[in-house]
Amino acid sequence: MSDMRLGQKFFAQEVLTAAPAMVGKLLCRRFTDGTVLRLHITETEAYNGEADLACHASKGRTPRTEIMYASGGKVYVYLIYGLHILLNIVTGEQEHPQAVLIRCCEGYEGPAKLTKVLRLDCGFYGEDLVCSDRLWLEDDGCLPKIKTAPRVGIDYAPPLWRDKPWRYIMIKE
DNA sequence: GTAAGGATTGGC
DNA sequence: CCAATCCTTACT
Repeated sequence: MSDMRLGQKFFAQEVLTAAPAMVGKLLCRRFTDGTVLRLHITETEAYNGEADLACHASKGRTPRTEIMYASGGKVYVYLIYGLHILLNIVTGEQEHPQAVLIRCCEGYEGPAKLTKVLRLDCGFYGEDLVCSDRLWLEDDGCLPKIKTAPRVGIDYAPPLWRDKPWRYIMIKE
């Protein structure tokens, strides 16, 4: 059913709405051999604009953060610690830099483990989830209970931003 | 040009 | 606890 696929309207939501809404959705990846992997997203984090000092966009518009200024639905991937690729999904309207970090999926705890399994690399920077044939989101009707927590790995940010409850975790039943 | 540091992970 | 490993950003 193609109408399970999430479209522009979903990604155009503000990040504080989109990040919890992505928990429970299916992250879908079609590999070059044609096989498709579908994983329920179990944990996300919101990075919210230039004012958010934990968000990469707080450094302003740079070659790396440029994609966050695009309209929602684009992929923001980057190399961290020279070792790991992390997957983010841009949300909101154009010129409103924000993104959702996909931290965990069912069976894959950890943002770098996830991108390894999905075989995502820097070539996915800017990928459009609305029309891509190798990466997209689907809604299978799953409506999980969610709890919030502070974001991980941002000790460099001042408390005002470090302590924001912008991490969204699926509650296991 | 140079330097510092990171939205992590796995091993000791 | 700490190393791995390299790109991005800031500053000279």
